[in-house]
Amino acid sequence: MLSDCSLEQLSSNHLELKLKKGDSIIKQGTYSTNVVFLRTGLAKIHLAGPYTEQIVKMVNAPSYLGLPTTFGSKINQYSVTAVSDAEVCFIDLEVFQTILDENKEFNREIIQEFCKNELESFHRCANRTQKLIRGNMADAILDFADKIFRSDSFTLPLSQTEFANLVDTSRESVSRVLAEFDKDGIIKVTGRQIEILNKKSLKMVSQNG
Amino acid sequence: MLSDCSLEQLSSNHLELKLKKGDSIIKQGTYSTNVVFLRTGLAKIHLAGPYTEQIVKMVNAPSYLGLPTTFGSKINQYSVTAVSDAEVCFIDLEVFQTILDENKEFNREIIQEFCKNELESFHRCANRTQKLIRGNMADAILDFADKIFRSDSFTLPLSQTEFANLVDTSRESVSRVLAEFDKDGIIKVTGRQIEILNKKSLKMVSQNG
DNA sequence: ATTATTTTGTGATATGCATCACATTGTATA
DNA sequence: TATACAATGTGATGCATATCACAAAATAAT
Repeated sequence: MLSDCSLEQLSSNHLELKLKKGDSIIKQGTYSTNVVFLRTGLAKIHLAGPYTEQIVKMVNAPSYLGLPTTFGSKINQYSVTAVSDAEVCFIDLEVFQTILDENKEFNREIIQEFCKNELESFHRCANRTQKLIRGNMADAILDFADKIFRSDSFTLPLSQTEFANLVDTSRESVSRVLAEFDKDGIIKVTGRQIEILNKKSLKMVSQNG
Repeated sequence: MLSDCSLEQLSSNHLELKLKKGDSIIKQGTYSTNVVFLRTGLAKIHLAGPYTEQIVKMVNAPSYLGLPTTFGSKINQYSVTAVSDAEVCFIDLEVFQTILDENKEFNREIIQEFCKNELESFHRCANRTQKLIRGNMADAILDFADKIFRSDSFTLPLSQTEFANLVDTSRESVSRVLAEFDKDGIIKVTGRQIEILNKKSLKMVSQNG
C-alpha cells in the first residue's frame, strides 16, 4: 500500500483539503509544484486532445496524482478533477523528492506504481484501438465494477458525454449501447445507476462485440 | 542521460550481446528476470491485442527496456524486438534493483523517464483516438524524423503492415496515404526510404487532416 | 536462375459509427 | 412554481476506413 500522507516527514509539510465533486485538483496548463495524495474519493485524469477533452483514466483513493506532470514537465500536461467528494493532501515537490530519496520502501512502491501504470496504458491502448464500441463500453463498466467500486452495482460518476470521452466514442453511442445492454438483460440502467445482471455476458461482449 | 551499462556496479553482473535486426529482446508470455539496456540500435515495443499485434512504441538507444514488465509482473506483458542491428546488456533484476536503491542520481533519472513515458502515452492516447489516419501517419513520420533518426531522410524500419499496427490502421491505408503524401509533394517515398520534402505541410496534416 | 513467399498497390464494396437534428426528460436557478 | 439549462433518447444520413479481392513487385529460398 502506498503510504498515507500522514507520514511523519510530511506532517508539517503538507496541506490537507476536503474537495467537492467537480473540484479541480490539477489543472492542465498551469505551473505544477505539488504532488497530490488522494486520500479518499475518486478522480478523473483528463487532457485536451486535438478536438475534444479526453479522459485518460479514472483513479480512486488511495493514490498519488500528478507525478508525471510534476516531475516530467514544468507545466501541467493534464488535468485531474474530483468526480466525487474527496480528501487530498498537496505535497511540495521538493519534499516529495526528499522522501523519495530517503525512503527506499516508498521509492520502490512508487516505481512499482509507475510500472503498473505503464503496463495498463499499453493494454488499454491496444484494446481501445482494436475493439468496437460495445467491447470498450463493456470493459469500462467491468473496470468500474471491479477496480473502482468493487461492486456490481454502482452509480456512474460521469455524464454520458464524459463516459464517451473515456471510451473514445460519441455521447449518442454511449446512450444507445447502454440501452442495448439493458435490453439484452446484461445490465440494468436506471439513470446513472448501473447494475450488472449477467457478468458472464458482459465479459463475452468485452472479448467479442 | 541514462547511465551506460558499463557502470562499475554492473561490469561483473551483466551479459552483453550483439543482436541482429528482427531478434527478440523480450518476449511476451515468458518469465522476466532481466532488465535490458539498449546500448545501440532501434527496437519496437509490441504486444498481442485482442485481434492483431499492436506496436505500442518505438525506442531508440540509449534506453532501458522492460522495466514495467519486469517490475510490474512476473510474466512479460509485452515483447520488445530489435528492428535494426543492436547491442544490448541484460541486467539481472536484483542487481538493477540494488543500483536503484543505492544510486540516487540514477534513481531520479529512471523516475524521470517513467514520468516522460506516462505523459507521452497520455498524449498519444488522445491523439491516436481523435485524429484521422492522415494525421496519425503524419505524426508517426514526424516522430521518426525528429525523435528516432534525427534526420528528415530515413529508411522506415517497419513493413507497411507493422507501420499500420503502430498507427492503428490497416496495411492498405498506409499504402494509400503514403502514396497521397508523395503525390502531394509532402514526402518522397522510394520503397521504404522516406524523405520529408515539406515539413510545414506535414505538420499541418498532423494538426488537421 | 527459378520458384516460393512476403510485401506492396489499387479498385470496389461493406460497415461501424460520428454527426446532425430534434424531442424529451431531468436538474439547477430565479 | 415557473423557467432556463444541461443531460439524455432516438431516428436519418454521411463518411472514413476496414475489408475483400486481386495484381504487381520485391525478397527470400531452393
